[in-house]
Parts: sequence; C-alpha cells; structure tokens
Amino acid sequence: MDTTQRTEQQRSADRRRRELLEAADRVVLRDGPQASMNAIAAEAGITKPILYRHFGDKGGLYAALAMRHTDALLASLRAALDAPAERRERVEATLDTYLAAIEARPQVYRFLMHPSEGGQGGDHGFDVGKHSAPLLRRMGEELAQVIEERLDLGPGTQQLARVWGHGIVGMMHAAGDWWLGERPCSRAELVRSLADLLWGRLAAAGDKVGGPGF
Amino acid sequence: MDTTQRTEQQRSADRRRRELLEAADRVVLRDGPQASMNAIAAEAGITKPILYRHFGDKGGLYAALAMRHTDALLASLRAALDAPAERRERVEATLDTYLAAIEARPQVYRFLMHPSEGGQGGDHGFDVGKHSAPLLRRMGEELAQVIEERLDLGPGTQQLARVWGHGIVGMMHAAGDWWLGERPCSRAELVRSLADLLWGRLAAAGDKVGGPGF
DNA sequence: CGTGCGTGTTACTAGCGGTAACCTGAGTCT
DNA sequence: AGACTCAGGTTACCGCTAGTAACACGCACG
Repeated sequence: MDTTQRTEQQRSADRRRRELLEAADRVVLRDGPQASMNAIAAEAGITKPILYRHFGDKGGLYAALAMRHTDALLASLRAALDAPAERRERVEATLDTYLAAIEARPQVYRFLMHPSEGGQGGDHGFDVGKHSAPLLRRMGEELAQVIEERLDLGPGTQQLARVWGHGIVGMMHAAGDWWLGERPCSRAELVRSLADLLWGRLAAAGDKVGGPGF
Repeated sequence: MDTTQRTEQQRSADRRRRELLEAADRVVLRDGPQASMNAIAAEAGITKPILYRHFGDKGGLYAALAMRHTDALLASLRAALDAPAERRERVEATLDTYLAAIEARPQVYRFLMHPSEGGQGGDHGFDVGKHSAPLLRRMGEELAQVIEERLDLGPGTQQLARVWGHGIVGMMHAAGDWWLGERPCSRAELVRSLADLLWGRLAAAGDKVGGPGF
C-alpha cells in the first residue's frame, strides 16, 4: 500500500511538474530569457515557493525547460541527418532543419542559447569553457558521433570528428544568428552558401586579380 | 580661454574615464561578467553614481569595456590575416591568434562573449538576432570584408563572403569554447583540424566501410 | 481525537541596477 | 568681502530580482 501511495503521489507530482513547465514555456515564449520566477508562477496560477520546491532554483527550471526543447530539436536534426540521400543533400537538410527551427520560434531559440547566464548566487567558480549553451554542446557532440561513425578520416578520426562536430555546429549557429537578425537572403541561399563553405569552396577559390591573395 | 578650460576639463574627465575603465577591467578579470556596479565602484575608490554619470548605465560601461578588448583582439587578428604567407598558413595563423587570446585570458573572453545579457531594465523589445556578442559580429564582418576583397567567388561574391565570414567566425568560436573546456588536444592540433575542415576534407572524405555513408 | 504530511500562502531577506537629493569646495563675478 | 555657479562626490532611497522561513489548510492514519 505504501508503494501504491507513493506512486500515486509521484504521478501527481509529475503531472504538476509538466503543467508548470508548460506555463513556464508560455512565459518564456512571451518574455524571452528574462522571464522572472514571479511571472512564471503567476502564469501557472501559483506562487513562487512551489516552483522552488519543484525545480530547486532558477537554473533547475531553466535546465528542465531547455532539456525539452533541446531534445525536440535534436530529434529533428537526427532525422534530417539520417534521411536516405546523398551526403551533401543530408547536410543541407540538417542545416535547413536547424534554421527553420530558429526562424519559427526565435524566442525559444534565444532562451536556449543564453540561459539566464546571470544569477548573483555566489558561484565564483572558474567555469569558463563550460559556459556555452547546453544546446550547442549537445549538438556538437551528436554531430561528432555521426561523423565518427560514418566517415573514414584515417588516423585520429575520433578527435577530428569532435573538433568538426563542434566547429560545424558553431558555424551553423553563428551564421543562423546573424541571418536571423539581418535577413540578407533566403533560407535556401544561406543553406547553399554554408554547404559550399563546408565543401571546400574556400580552398578552391581563386585569388582576386590584383590582390595579394588570401 | 573658455576653450582651454573646457579642454582641460575634458582631459580630466577622459583621464578619469580611463581610470574607471581600468578598475572595471580588474574587477571583471576577477569576478567575470557578474561583476556588479558596486564592486567596480569600490575598486575604483568611488561610489556608484559617478559610474553612472560617466557611462550612463551598465550596458554603457560594458560596451566601453568590450570595445577596448575587442579592438585589441581585432588588431591582432588583422595582423595575422595580413601576414605575407600562403593562404592556408594565414588562416592557421589567424585561428591560432584567436585561440591563444582566449586561452590567455579566459575571463575576458567570457565577458566579451556574454556581456551581462540580463538586466531587468524593461527592454522587452524583440531584439532577437542582435543578441550575439558584439565581438562575434565584428569579427564576422571583418572577415567577410577580407574574403570579399581578396577572393574571386564569381557572382554573388559579396553575399557569400558575408555568410562565410560569420560562419567561419562561429566555427572558430564554438570550437574554441569547447576546446577551452575540455582541452582534448593541443592548440596546434585544433588549428590544423579546423583548417582541414575549411579546406574541404569533409567533402573529400570517404564513407566508412559497412556504413550507409554520411 | 490528535498527529503527521503534502500543498499552498504570506511575508520576508539580501542584493541588484539605477536615481533623486543633497553636500562641498574651488573659482568667478559684482 | 560676499554671493553665485558649477563640477565632483555621497547618502539614502526605489523597484526589482532570486530565494527562503514560517505559518495555515486539508486529509489520511492510529
């Protein structure tokens, strides 16, 4: 009986937790990453201490929230990466999937990339290097694994794959961020340009006449 | 006489401003981006309102601070990019310059990448897309200009150059950030791996035997 | 009946960014 | 001399935030 009761309670707690996360989601979608705990609690129809009982602190809530979106986006990316097509087509599809996602819900994207960051909660630890958005890290690792599994890069494949994974993800992210702000071209054009870059057009390009060469 | 007096005052104000910036620099170097205005004022031996008279608000101070470091780093990068050598060598030198900089002073680097970002100062504006670190944007634009000036990419060169500029900078940044956290290899190896990526080794790589191909 | 226990609230602390109001001393005009 | 201006600086405050302690209701169990 004790067990059944505990499961019952846990079930209720989980439901509550999901409700709270959805409320938080709505607020973040509306207010961006500056969404305050007060606002989230109000949106959920409760008060702050409950949030803290469920998630510990703001970081906990944000981590839980980020996990959901990150998982969803990663699933899409994996699907694009696994489609049956030529390598270049798949790379383009993956880029396009990512860009479409950040285009569709920029607030969520922004939240994922800059998760609060602040908090004067005395953590004076040197956590430099780990400060990057978890989403970027996870995407980088994921891509690294795919590269390592499928590409033959000779000796040092594993290390090369990890560098490339993070590097390519960073390229995608920075280009996407800039593109989202200035909209200098269509999504398809951006995808093609980035794929061209990855396909070695930089190395293959000729020097401009009269210049010292790049 | 009026002019001389005003220049005298302005000179004094500028000196003061530089002193304040140096104090702020010390604090940021010590406390990271969470450095508070109070702490900075204390380090400078004065009180908050003076800071606000000089820089307007926290964003202003941070912008002024970031400008110094950004200018310095950009100058180094430009030098590496302009060195008399083969294209690949120059690319490697530039990557190495950046990585050496972030390796040498990670706190400054972190500050430049995530300039406060917070602040409850009711700016609920949808500034998504412009949220990226100014340093990244400036580096991207700079690189884009160099690419456009020196490379012959056929029609659409300008747009391609901008995409590549931001993309390459993002690649460098993300890989550097990851590398700084995990230190999976030497700086030289990282530089080589990234240059290899830019040189089209991704496209040239063969599929792994037995796999579906990437 | 009372005793826990989960669920929720109110009311608070400490610290932040930012500002209004005041003070102070040096130079200038009459 | 004495009043007047004005830069430079301080105290004391506002409104906000994240986070917490302490108290109150409802409901099962012995």
